[in-house]
Amino acid sequence: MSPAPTPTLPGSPQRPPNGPEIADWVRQRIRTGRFVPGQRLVEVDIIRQTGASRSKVREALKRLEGEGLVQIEEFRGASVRSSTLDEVRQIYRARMALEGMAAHDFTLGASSALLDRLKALQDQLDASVRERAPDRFGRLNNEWHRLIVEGSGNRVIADHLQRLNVPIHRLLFESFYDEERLKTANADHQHMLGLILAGDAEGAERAMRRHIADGFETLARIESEFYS
Amino acid sequence: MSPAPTPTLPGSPQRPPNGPEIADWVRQRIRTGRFVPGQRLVEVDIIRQTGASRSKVREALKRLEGEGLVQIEEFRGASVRSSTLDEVRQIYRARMALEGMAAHDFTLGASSALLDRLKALQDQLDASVRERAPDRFGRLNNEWHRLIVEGSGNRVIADHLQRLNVPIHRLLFESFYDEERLKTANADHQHMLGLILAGDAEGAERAMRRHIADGFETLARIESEFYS
DNA sequence: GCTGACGATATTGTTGACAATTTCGTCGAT
DNA sequence: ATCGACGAAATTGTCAACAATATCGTCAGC
Repeated sequence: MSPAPTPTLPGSPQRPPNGPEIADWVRQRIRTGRFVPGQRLVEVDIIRQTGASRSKVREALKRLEGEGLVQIEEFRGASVRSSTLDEVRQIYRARMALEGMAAHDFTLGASSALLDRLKALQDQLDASVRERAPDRFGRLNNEWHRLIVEGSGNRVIADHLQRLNVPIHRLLFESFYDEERLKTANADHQHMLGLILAGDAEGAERAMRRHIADGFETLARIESEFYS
Repeated sequence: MSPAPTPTLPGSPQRPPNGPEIADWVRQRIRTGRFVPGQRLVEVDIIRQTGASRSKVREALKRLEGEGLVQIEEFRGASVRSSTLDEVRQIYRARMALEGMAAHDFTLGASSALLDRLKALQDQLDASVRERAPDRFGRLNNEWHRLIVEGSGNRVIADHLQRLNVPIHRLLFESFYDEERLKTANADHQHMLGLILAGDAEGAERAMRRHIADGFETLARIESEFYS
């Protein structure tokens, strides 16, 4: 995982006056893969790119360290924390636990409005499968999972899951370029939707766990091929 | 929950030259209840008490904000984040998910050395119950849970649980002053130990979940009495 | 060619001063 | 006595300069 400890790149100033929040700016770049794991986050570069002052950048990096996204070493500065394959396994295990619980609670407590949104999302997912659009499927898939989690009424679980997902954000999309995996995943979703509508909370939880475990299996297969 | 938004207290300088880590210093004071929820964390006070410089303190507070322990408002500074009873409920729900998973994985993967330590800990817990020592039971109980979590081989889950537990750290001890609860909790532990030794991972997971759910029930009862 | 010492550069750590904002006490009008 | 305006004090936000450390290229010696 994260094979390339890439060097820092210089950049041109682009955000002119105001900076809504440096931490958000960095976080998003990590999520979208513009900052890759292992990459050093040199303060001056971020200053050049955001126009923020030094102390702002430093505090933002400290904050991100608190979130577990960034690693700071004395006199060596900040870098994007990289995960080993084993850590990704652990993350998926934690996701199984938390998203399973979220699916359980969603089933018991979701309003009909939420259920409608979920059904609508499922229709869109089905369409993206028919049209063989893995990229769109990936986005909708994210929305689907987030809807379950946010709709479970447990903000604490939602927050921890969001943190958990950042290091694997990019990976979540890559699996779906395998058509077989895409179909299987969508079938899982349809099955879960049925269980949720039927009010089978424990069934939905088990299904969610299996679904996530399968996701990791696929991922691990892809990664191991990548390294062989 | 967290009824008293206490004022800030002045203090005398006590840590003379070196500060191992301001964030740790604050975190521990929050855990042990010396800083209570809602309390403002005035930079100058922390400076006086730790001897650290301003930027150090500010960065530490930013870091703790990232950890979710502290809340920072523009021009109003940092304060210990306080939890509503509903948020505590959500925390317990997350604990059920994660510690349940940890118990599962512990059962499957624990070395015999770890099992021995767990059995020894159980003996001490039994003794503290016989001797009606709720305070000691609380400490040993913490160790017991931590042993399961750390022994599960999942650092990610362990980290998230540690964060999860900070806001409820003090509450974890209060339940055991009820003798009935203490006995019930210890019986749970004995039962779980049996399941673990028998290799029944899913049984251990279910038992852990129930155990934690019961813990919240007791807590909620205590808190609601406190407010009636 | 390789190794290790040395120095220039780059990067991070630390400190202090100043600006912006809130907080709190004071005082006068009603 | 209550309310609101006003101003001083307290607190936080921001910035720039300087110190400490690491990084990297250079070069002498073998």
